[in-house]
Amino acid sequence: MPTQSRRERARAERHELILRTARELAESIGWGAVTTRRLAEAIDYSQPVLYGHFENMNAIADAVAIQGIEELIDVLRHARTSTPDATAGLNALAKAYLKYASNHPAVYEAIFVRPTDLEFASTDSPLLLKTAFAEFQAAIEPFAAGEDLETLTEVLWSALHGQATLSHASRLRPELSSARADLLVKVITS
Amino acid sequence: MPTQSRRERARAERHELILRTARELAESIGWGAVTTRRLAEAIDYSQPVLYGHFENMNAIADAVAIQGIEELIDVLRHARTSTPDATAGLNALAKAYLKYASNHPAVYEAIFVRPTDLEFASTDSPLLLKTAFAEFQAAIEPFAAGEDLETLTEVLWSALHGQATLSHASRLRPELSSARADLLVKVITS
DNA sequence: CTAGATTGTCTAGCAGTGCTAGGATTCGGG
DNA sequence: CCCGAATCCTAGCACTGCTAGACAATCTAG
Repeated sequence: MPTQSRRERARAERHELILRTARELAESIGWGAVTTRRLAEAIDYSQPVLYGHFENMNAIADAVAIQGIEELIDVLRHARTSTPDATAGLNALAKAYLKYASNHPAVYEAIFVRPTDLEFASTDSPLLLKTAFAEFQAAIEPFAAGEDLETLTEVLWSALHGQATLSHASRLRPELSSARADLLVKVITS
Repeated sequence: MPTQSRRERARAERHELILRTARELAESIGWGAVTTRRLAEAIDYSQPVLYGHFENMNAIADAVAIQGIEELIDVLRHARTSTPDATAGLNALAKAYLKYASNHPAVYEAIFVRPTDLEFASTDSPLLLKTAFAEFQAAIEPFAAGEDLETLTEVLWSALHGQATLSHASRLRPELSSARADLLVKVITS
Protein backbone atom coordinates (compact mmCIF):
# COMPACT_ATOMS: atom_id res chain seq x y z
CA MET A 1 0.00 0.00 0.00
CA PRO A 2 2.11 2.87 -1.20
CA THR A 3 -0.84 5.26 -0.90
CA GLN A 4 -1.13 5.31 2.84
CA SER A 5 2.57 5.57 3.31
CA ARG A 6 2.80 8.36 0.79
CA ARG A 7 0.18 10.27 2.70
CA GLU A 8 1.97 9.64 5.91
CA ARG A 9 5.18 10.74 4.35
CA ALA A 10 3.62 13.93 3.06
CA ARG A 11 2.16 14.55 6.46
CA ALA A 12 5.50 14.02 8.17
CA GLU A 13 7.15 16.33 5.69
CA ARG A 14 4.64 19.05 6.41
CA HIS A 15 5.14 18.46 10.13
CA GLU A 16 8.82 19.19 9.68
CA LEU A 17 8.03 22.12 7.40
CA ILE A 18 5.96 23.69 10.14
CA LEU A 19 8.71 23.24 12.71
CA ARG A 20 11.43 24.51 10.41
CA THR A 21 9.39 27.53 9.36
CA ALA A 22 8.38 28.34 12.93
CA ARG A 23 12.00 28.21 13.98
CA GLU A 24 13.14 30.40 11.10
CA LEU A 25 10.35 32.88 11.73
CA ALA A 26 11.15 33.02 15.42
CA GLU A 27 14.82 33.61 14.76
CA SER A 28 14.10 36.41 12.33
CA ILE A 29 11.14 38.24 13.89
CA GLY A 30 10.94 36.86 17.43
CA TRP A 31 8.45 34.47 19.02
CA GLY A 32 6.07 37.30 19.84
CA ALA A 33 5.50 37.91 16.14
CA VAL A 34 5.14 34.26 15.20
CA THR A 35 1.37 34.10 14.91
CA THR A 36 -0.76 31.29 13.55
CA ARG A 37 -1.71 33.38 10.54
CA ARG A 38 1.84 34.37 9.71
CA LEU A 39 3.09 30.83 10.17
CA ALA A 40 0.25 29.41 8.08
CA GLU A 41 0.97 32.00 5.40
CA ALA A 42 4.64 31.06 5.41
CA ILE A 43 3.95 27.37 4.85
CA ASP A 44 1.22 28.24 2.35
CA TYR A 45 -1.67 26.62 4.22
CA SER A 46 -4.55 27.93 6.28
CA GLN A 47 -4.31 28.19 10.05
CA PRO A 48 -6.46 25.13 10.89
CA VAL A 49 -3.84 22.94 9.24
CA LEU A 50 -1.48 23.79 12.08
CA TYR A 51 -3.93 22.36 14.56
CA GLY A 52 -3.97 19.09 12.68
CA HIS A 53 -0.31 18.72 13.59
CA PHE A 54 -0.03 20.44 16.96
CA GLU A 55 -2.45 21.02 19.79
CA ASN A 56 -1.80 24.74 19.83
CA MET A 57 0.75 27.43 19.10
CA ASN A 58 2.59 26.73 22.32
CA ALA A 59 3.06 23.10 21.37
CA ILE A 60 4.86 24.24 18.22
CA ALA A 61 7.33 26.27 20.25
CA ASP A 62 7.72 23.31 22.59
CA ALA A 63 8.54 21.05 19.66
CA VAL A 64 11.14 23.54 18.47
CA ALA A 65 12.51 23.56 22.00
CA ILE A 66 12.84 19.78 22.04
CA GLN A 67 14.67 19.81 18.72
CA GLY A 68 16.88 22.52 20.14
CA ILE A 69 17.75 20.73 23.34
CA GLU A 70 18.77 17.68 21.36
CA GLU A 71 21.08 19.87 19.30
CA LEU A 72 22.39 21.50 22.45
CA ILE A 73 23.18 18.16 24.05
CA ASP A 74 25.25 17.18 21.04
CA VAL A 75 27.04 20.49 21.06
CA LEU A 76 27.87 20.19 24.75
CA ARG A 77 29.01 16.60 24.51
CA HIS A 78 31.25 17.33 21.58
CA ALA A 79 32.77 20.35 23.26
CA ARG A 80 33.38 18.51 26.50
CA THR A 81 34.95 15.38 25.05
CA SER A 82 37.15 16.90 22.39
CA THR A 83 39.70 18.50 24.67
CA PRO A 84 42.90 17.24 26.27
CA ASP A 85 42.12 17.83 29.94
CA ALA A 86 39.17 18.46 32.23
CA THR A 87 39.77 22.18 32.65
CA ALA A 88 39.84 22.74 28.91
CA GLY A 89 36.74 20.56 28.64
CA LEU A 90 34.79 22.66 31.10
CA ASN A 91 35.93 25.81 29.36
CA ALA A 92 34.93 24.47 25.97
CA LEU A 93 31.53 23.42 27.30
CA ALA A 94 30.89 26.85 28.74
CA LYS A 95 31.90 28.57 25.51
CA ALA A 96 29.83 26.18 23.42
CA TYR A 97 26.77 26.75 25.58
CA LEU A 98 27.02 30.53 25.29
CA LYS A 99 27.72 30.30 21.60
CA TYR A 100 24.64 28.18 21.00
CA ALA A 101 22.48 30.59 22.97
CA SER A 102 23.93 33.49 21.03
CA ASN A 103 23.61 31.86 17.61
CA HIS A 104 20.09 30.54 18.15
CA PRO A 105 18.47 33.00 20.56
CA ALA A 106 14.90 32.08 19.63
CA VAL A 107 15.53 28.38 20.12
CA TYR A 108 17.30 29.07 23.40
CA GLU A 109 14.35 31.18 24.45
CA ALA A 110 11.95 28.37 23.55
CA ILE A 111 13.92 25.94 25.67
CA PHE A 112 14.71 27.96 28.77
CA VAL A 113 12.89 31.28 28.85
CA ARG A 114 9.48 30.99 27.27
CA PRO A 115 6.67 30.08 29.65
CA THR A 116 5.97 26.43 28.98
CA ASP A 117 4.76 23.34 30.74
CA LEU A 118 7.47 21.39 28.99
CA GLU A 119 9.54 20.27 31.94
CA PHE A 120 7.05 18.02 33.69
CA ALA A 121 4.23 17.52 31.25
CA SER A 122 5.78 16.05 28.12
CA THR A 123 7.01 12.51 28.00
CA ASP A 124 10.54 12.83 26.77
CA SER A 125 11.48 16.35 27.67
CA PRO A 126 12.42 15.66 31.29
CA LEU A 127 14.77 12.98 30.07
CA LEU A 128 16.32 15.41 27.62
CA LEU A 129 16.74 18.04 30.30
CA LYS A 130 18.36 15.43 32.53
CA THR A 131 20.68 14.44 29.72
CA ALA A 132 21.73 18.03 29.20
CA PHE A 133 22.18 18.38 32.94
CA ALA A 134 24.37 15.29 32.91
CA GLU A 135 26.69 16.96 30.41
CA PHE A 136 27.24 19.86 32.77
CA GLN A 137 27.71 17.44 35.62
CA ALA A 138 30.29 15.38 33.74
CA ALA A 139 32.21 18.50 32.82
CA ILE A 140 32.40 19.86 36.35
CA GLU A 141 32.73 16.59 38.25
CA PRO A 142 36.56 16.70 38.34
CA PHE A 143 36.36 20.00 40.24
CA ALA A 144 33.72 19.14 42.81
CA ALA A 145 36.35 18.70 45.54
CA GLY A 146 34.06 17.63 48.34
CA GLU A 147 31.23 19.93 47.39
CA ASP A 148 27.87 18.45 46.54
CA LEU A 149 28.14 17.63 42.85
CA GLU A 150 24.53 18.24 41.94
CA THR A 151 24.44 21.59 43.67
CA LEU A 152 27.65 22.64 41.99
CA THR A 153 26.23 21.61 38.64
CA GLU A 154 23.15 23.75 39.26
CA VAL A 155 25.39 26.68 40.13
CA LEU A 156 27.40 26.25 36.95
CA TRP A 157 24.38 25.88 34.72
CA SER A 158 22.61 28.84 36.34
CA ALA A 159 25.68 31.00 35.93
CA LEU A 160 25.88 30.22 32.22
CA HIS A 161 22.15 30.65 31.79
CA GLY A 162 22.36 34.04 33.44
CA GLN A 163 25.16 35.12 31.14
CA ALA A 164 23.23 33.89 28.11
CA THR A 165 20.00 35.70 28.95
CA LEU A 166 21.50 38.95 30.23
CA SER A 167 23.78 39.01 27.25
CA HIS A 168 20.84 38.63 24.90
CA ALA A 169 18.99 41.41 26.71
CA SER A 170 21.97 43.73 26.10
CA ARG A 171 22.68 43.99 29.80
CA LEU A 172 26.27 42.80 29.56
CA ARG A 173 29.13 44.13 27.49
CA PRO A 174 28.85 41.99 24.38
CA GLU A 175 32.52 41.89 23.46
CA LEU A 176 33.45 40.30 26.79
CA SER A 177 31.33 37.17 26.56
CA SER A 178 34.41 35.01 26.26
CA ALA A 179 36.14 36.74 29.16
CA ARG A 180 33.15 36.12 31.41
CA ALA A 181 33.12 32.45 30.53
CA ASP A 182 36.85 32.21 31.20
CA LEU A 183 36.52 33.93 34.53
CA LEU A 184 33.61 31.75 35.60
CA VAL A 185 35.55 28.61 34.79
CA LYS A 186 38.64 29.95 36.51
CA VAL A 187 36.71 30.76 39.66
CA ILE A 188 35.12 27.33 39.73
CA THR A 189 38.26 25.36 39.03
CA SER A 190 40.53 27.19 41.42
CA MET B 1 -5.88 78.00 43.06
CA PRO B 2 -6.61 74.89 45.08
CA THR B 3 -8.65 73.48 42.22
CA GLN B 4 -5.75 72.79 39.94
CA SER B 5 -3.67 71.26 42.67
CA ARG B 6 -6.51 69.06 43.83
CA ARG B 7 -6.90 67.78 40.31
CA GLU B 8 -3.24 67.13 40.05
CA ARG B 9 -3.30 65.33 43.36
CA ALA B 10 -6.22 63.16 42.29
CA ARG B 11 -4.45 62.42 39.07
CA ALA B 12 -1.24 61.46 40.85
CA GLU B 13 -3.20 59.22 43.18
CA ARG B 14 -4.80 57.43 40.30
CA HIS B 15 -1.41 57.10 38.67
CA GLU B 16 -0.19 55.28 41.74
CA LEU B 17 -3.39 53.26 41.89
CA ILE B 18 -2.77 52.00 38.37
CA LEU B 19 0.80 51.01 39.19
CA ARG B 20 -0.13 49.34 42.46
CA THR B 21 -3.01 47.44 40.88
CA ALA B 22 -0.94 46.37 37.89
CA ARG B 23 1.73 45.06 40.20
CA GLU B 24 -0.76 43.19 42.38
CA LEU B 25 -2.47 41.73 39.34
CA ALA B 26 0.83 40.65 37.82
CA GLU B 27 1.92 38.97 41.04
CA SER B 28 -1.35 37.09 41.33
CA ILE B 29 -2.19 36.12 37.75
CA GLY B 30 1.03 36.82 35.83
CA TRP B 31 1.88 39.57 33.35
CA GLY B 32 0.39 37.63 30.48
CA ALA B 33 -3.05 37.92 32.02
CA VAL B 34 -2.74 41.60 32.93
CA THR B 35 -4.79 43.09 30.11
CA THR B 36 -5.96 46.65 29.70
CA ARG B 37 -9.55 45.61 30.29
CA ARG B 38 -8.80 43.64 33.42
CA LEU B 39 -6.61 46.39 34.79
CA ALA B 40 -9.20 49.05 33.98
CA GLU B 41 -11.88 46.92 35.62
CA ALA B 42 -9.73 46.53 38.72
CA ILE B 43 -9.26 50.26 39.16
CA ASP B 44 -12.90 50.87 38.24
CA TYR B 45 -12.28 52.98 35.16
CA SER B 46 -12.51 52.38 31.46
CA GLN B 47 -9.48 51.35 29.42
CA PRO B 48 -8.84 54.74 27.76
CA VAL B 49 -8.09 56.18 31.20
CA LEU B 50 -4.94 54.07 31.30
CA TYR B 51 -3.69 55.75 28.16
CA GLY B 52 -4.08 59.13 29.79
CA HIS B 53 -1.42 58.07 32.26
CA PHE B 54 0.82 55.76 30.25
CA GLU B 55 1.67 55.53 26.60
CA ASN B 56 0.76 51.87 26.42
CA MET B 57 0.52 48.67 28.41
CA ASN B 58 4.25 48.09 28.17
CA ALA B 59 4.96 51.45 29.74
CA ILE B 60 2.95 50.37 32.79
CA ALA B 61 5.10 47.29 33.23
CA ASP B 62 8.18 49.47 32.74
CA ALA B 63 7.01 51.80 35.48
CA VAL B 64 6.50 48.85 37.80
CA ALA B 65 9.99 47.71 36.87
CA ILE B 66 11.47 51.08 37.80
CA GLN B 67 9.71 51.04 41.16
CA GLY B 68 11.01 47.51 41.62
CA ILE B 69 14.61 48.27 40.82
CA GLU B 70 14.56 51.11 43.34
CA GLU B 71 13.31 48.68 45.97
CA LEU B 72 15.92 46.15 44.92
CA ILE B 73 18.73 48.67 45.26
CA ASP B 74 17.66 49.43 48.80
CA VAL B 75 17.42 45.75 49.63
CA LEU B 76 20.89 45.07 48.25
CA ARG B 77 22.48 48.03 49.96
CA HIS B 78 20.98 47.14 53.29
CA ALA B 79 22.04 43.51 53.01
CA ARG B 80 25.56 44.42 52.00
CA THR B 81 26.24 47.03 54.66
CA SER B 82 24.66 45.35 57.65
CA THR B 83 27.18 42.58 58.11
CA PRO B 84 30.47 42.37 60.01
CA ASP B 85 32.83 41.42 57.19
CA ALA B 86 33.02 41.43 53.42
CA THR B 87 32.37 37.71 52.96
CA ALA B 88 29.22 37.86 55.03
CA GLY B 89 28.24 40.98 53.11
CA LEU B 90 28.54 39.26 49.76
CA ASN B 91 26.62 36.28 51.08
CA ALA B 92 23.86 38.49 52.44
CA LEU B 93 23.64 40.37 49.16
CA ALA B 94 23.30 37.15 47.20
CA LYS B 95 20.62 35.82 49.52
CA ALA B 96 18.74 39.11 49.49
CA TYR B 97 18.79 39.22 45.70
CA LEU B 98 17.40 35.72 45.36
CA LYS B 99 14.86 36.38 48.07
CA TYR B 100 13.59 39.49 46.33
CA ALA B 101 13.28 37.64 43.03
CA SER B 102 11.45 34.83 44.76
CA ASN B 103 9.11 37.06 46.75
CA HIS B 104 8.26 39.39 43.85
CA PRO B 105 8.56 37.24 40.75
CA ALA B 106 6.38 39.46 38.59
CA VAL B 107 8.34 42.57 39.50
CA TYR B 108 11.59 40.73 38.91
CA GLU B 109 10.26 39.60 35.56
CA ALA B 110 9.32 43.17 34.67
CA ILE B 111 12.82 44.35 35.48
CA PHE B 112 15.00 41.66 33.97
CA VAL B 113 13.04 39.20 31.87
CA ARG B 114 10.20 40.91 30.09
CA PRO B 115 11.03 42.28 26.65
CA THR B 116 11.38 46.01 27.13
CA ASP B 117 13.24 48.95 25.72
CA LEU B 118 13.85 50.14 29.23
CA GLU B 119 17.62 49.91 29.45
CA PHE B 120 18.59 52.50 26.87
CA ALA B 121 15.45 54.38 26.05
CA SER B 122 14.19 55.82 29.31
CA THR B 123 15.94 58.67 31.02
CA ASP B 124 16.55 57.41 34.52
CA SER B 125 16.51 53.65 34.13
CA PRO B 126 20.12 53.29 32.95
CA LEU B 127 21.21 55.20 36.02
CA LEU B 128 19.17 52.88 38.23
CA LEU B 129 20.63 49.81 36.56
CA LYS B 130 24.09 51.24 37.07
CA THR B 131 23.34 51.90 40.71
CA ALA B 132 22.20 48.34 41.19
CA PHE B 133 25.29 47.16 39.38
CA ALA B 134 27.41 49.27 41.72
CA GLU B 135 25.95 47.41 44.68
CA PHE B 136 27.14 44.10 43.26
CA GLN B 137 30.47 45.65 42.47
CA ALA B 138 30.93 47.03 45.98
CA ALA B 139 30.09 43.65 47.48
CA ILE B 140 32.53 41.69 45.37
CA GLU B 141 35.33 44.23 45.18
CA PRO B 142 37.24 42.81 48.16
CA PHE B 143 37.54 39.50 46.33
CA ALA B 144 38.62 40.71 42.92
CA ALA B 145 42.24 39.73 43.55
CA GLY B 146 43.73 40.96 40.34
CA GLU B 147 40.80 39.99 38.16
CA ASP B 148 38.98 42.67 36.22
CA LEU B 149 36.43 44.01 38.68
CA GLU B 150 33.73 44.83 36.19
CA THR B 151 33.93 41.45 34.50
CA LEU B 152 33.80 39.69 37.84
CA THR B 153 30.76 41.75 38.79
CA GLU B 154 29.03 40.72 35.59
CA VAL B 155 29.82 37.10 36.34
CA LEU B 156 28.39 37.40 39.84
CA TRP B 157 25.25 39.17 38.76
CA SER B 158 24.68 36.76 35.87
CA ALA B 159 25.10 33.79 38.16
CA LEU B 160 22.50 35.12 40.57
CA HIS B 161 20.18 36.08 37.74
CA GLY B 162 20.45 32.57 36.34
CA GLN B 163 19.61 31.05 39.70
CA ALA B 164 16.66 33.40 40.10
CA THR B 165 15.12 32.68 36.71
CA LEU B 166 15.78 28.94 36.57
CA SER B 167 14.49 28.66 40.09
CA HIS B 168 11.29 30.44 39.13
CA ALA B 169 10.87 28.17 36.12
CA SER B 170 11.07 25.13 38.42
CA ARG B 171 14.30 23.97 36.82
CA LEU B 172 16.26 23.88 40.06
CA ARG B 173 15.54 22.07 43.30
CA PRO B 174 13.64 24.71 45.25
CA GLU B 175 14.74 23.71 48.72
CA LEU B 176 18.40 24.25 47.89
CA SER B 177 18.25 27.90 46.88
CA SER B 178 20.25 28.89 49.91
CA ALA B 179 22.84 26.18 49.35
CA ARG B 180 23.39 27.34 45.79
CA ALA B 181 23.92 30.91 46.93
CA ASP B 182 26.37 29.74 49.59
CA LEU B 183 28.30 27.65 47.13
CA LEU B 184 28.47 30.45 44.58
CA VAL B 185 29.84 32.84 47.18
CA LYS B 186 32.28 30.23 48.43
CA VAL B 187 33.58 29.57 44.95
CA ILE B 188 34.04 33.25 44.26
CA THR B 189 35.67 34.15 47.55
CA SER B 190 38.08 31.23 47.67
C1' DC C 1 -26.24 82.91 38.05
C1' DT C 2 -25.65 81.75 33.54
C1' DA C 3 -23.10 80.86 28.95
C1' DG C 4 -19.13 79.14 26.99
C1' DA C 5 -14.90 76.75 26.99
C1' DT C 6 -12.15 73.18 28.83
C1' DT C 7 -11.34 69.04 30.85
C1' DG C 8 -12.38 64.48 31.84
C1' DT C 9 -14.63 59.98 30.87
C1' DC C 10 -17.03 56.48 28.45
C1' DT C 11 -19.10 53.92 24.54
C1' DA C 12 -18.17 51.92 20.38
C1' DG C 13 -15.14 50.31 17.12
C1' DC C 14 -10.73 48.97 14.60
C1' DA C 15 -7.28 45.50 13.43
C1' DG C 16 -5.07 41.73 15.11
C1' DT C 17 -4.70 37.39 18.21
C1' DG C 18 -5.58 32.00 19.19
C1' DC C 19 -8.63 28.68 18.07
C1' DT C 20 -12.85 26.03 16.06
C1' DA C 21 -17.19 24.59 13.64
C1' DG C 22 -19.02 23.57 9.26
C1' DG C 23 -19.14 23.19 4.52
C1' DA C 24 -16.57 22.35 0.22
C1' DT C 25 -13.24 19.67 -2.27
C1' DT C 26 -10.26 16.29 -3.40
C1' DC C 27 -8.86 11.70 -3.07
C1' DG C 28 -8.86 6.44 -2.72
C1' DG C 29 -11.30 1.91 -2.78
C1' DG C 30 -14.91 -0.88 -4.59
C1' DC D 1 -17.72 5.44 -12.34
C1' DC D 2 -19.42 6.46 -7.87
C1' DC D 3 -19.55 6.65 -3.05
C1' DG D 4 -17.29 7.28 1.38
C1' DA D 5 -13.54 9.23 3.70
C1' DA D 6 -9.88 12.05 4.50
C1' DT D 7 -8.34 16.83 3.85
C1' DC D 8 -8.58 21.60 3.64
C1' DC D 9 -10.51 26.24 3.77
C1' DT D 10 -13.91 29.92 4.74
C1' DA D 11 -16.11 32.18 8.24
C1' DG D 12 -16.63 33.25 12.79
C1' DC D 13 -16.09 33.56 18.10
C1' DA D 14 -14.07 35.68 22.07
C1' DC D 15 -10.26 37.92 23.25
C1' DT D 16 -6.19 41.36 22.82
C1' DG D 17 -4.10 46.53 22.54
C1' DC D 18 -5.41 50.81 21.28
C1' DT D 19 -8.22 55.03 19.52
C1' DA D 20 -11.89 58.25 17.72
C1' DG D 21 -15.75 60.72 18.83
C1' DA D 22 -19.74 61.55 21.67
C1' DC D 23 -21.11 62.87 26.11
C1' DA D 24 -20.85 64.85 30.80
C1' DA D 25 -18.82 67.31 34.45
C1' DT D 26 -16.22 71.17 35.78
C1' DC D 27 -14.09 75.61 35.69
C1' DT D 28 -13.88 80.50 33.78
C1' DA D 29 -15.74 84.62 32.61
C1' DG D 30 -19.32 88.04 32.03
